[in-house]
Amino acid sequence: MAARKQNSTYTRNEAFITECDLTYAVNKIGGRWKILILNKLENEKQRFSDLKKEFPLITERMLTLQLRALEQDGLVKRTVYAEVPPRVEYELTEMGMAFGPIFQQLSEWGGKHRSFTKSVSESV
Amino acid sequence: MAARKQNSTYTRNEAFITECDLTYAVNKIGGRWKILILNKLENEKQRFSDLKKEFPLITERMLTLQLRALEQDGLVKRTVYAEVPPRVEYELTEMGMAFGPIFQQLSEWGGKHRSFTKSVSESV
DNA sequence: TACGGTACTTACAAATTTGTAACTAATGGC
DNA sequence: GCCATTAGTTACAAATTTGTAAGTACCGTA
Repeated sequence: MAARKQNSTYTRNEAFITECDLTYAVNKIGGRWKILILNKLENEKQRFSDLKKEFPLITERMLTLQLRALEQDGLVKRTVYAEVPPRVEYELTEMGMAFGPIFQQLSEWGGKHRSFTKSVSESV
Repeated sequence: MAARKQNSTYTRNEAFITECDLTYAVNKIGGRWKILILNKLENEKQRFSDLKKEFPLITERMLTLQLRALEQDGLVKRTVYAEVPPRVEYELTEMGMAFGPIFQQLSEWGGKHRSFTKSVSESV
């Protein structure tokens, strides 16, 4: 998001890497807080302030950045209500919701890996 | 991998974020070239030089870093043969193989998202 | 004895991502 | 007019990740 140097090896490599659908997909959810946000939105739509409360460690700046990126990529829909003070709601799009079952499996993998790692380190 | 400042907000936030199994899992495959490597290893084990050939843009340094991280996390098994010149083979562990079906679905998501995005931009 | 081939290391620089802190806009209610 | 509230924005600094370039070790062969 934050203005890329179009001709760095870094950026060119990313372009190459995301030619693969798999890497492309993972890239879309690769921001630090994106998955937590998507995961939270899976249950129900949330206001900006709701998300802030849910993740006390995220700064407003980061929350905005991540939400904007998710919106840009069509994973999240942003609705602004013409009220004062402002009210803005975020909810998943269809593409965003499509991550549901995948997240479920990733979560299971994570749990398994965690307990596996723990049992290995204990047996030392 | 590259020596973390234990008390930065950055690192503390990561610790917080990866308390969630889902984020934890995605973090394990989050390095730039990790997914491509895992994906390649899914078919069969590969030598260091095979991977280098497969991904011409990766540098030896990066390839080593990513493989070491994957090994550390128990997703990849490294076997060194006592030969000269050296021969080192990399293959998936069980935890590494467990990503198979997940990668399949992510890849499908990526393809869908790509064609969806294209059709939207065309209709403008 | 110099050379080639494989699998690395190392010191350093560039690029990007994330965090900090302070500031903005709009308006209904006091 | 002034304040509180929500949802931001902005300039800047810190941290981390990635890339560059050059060097290491091993030993069989020429």
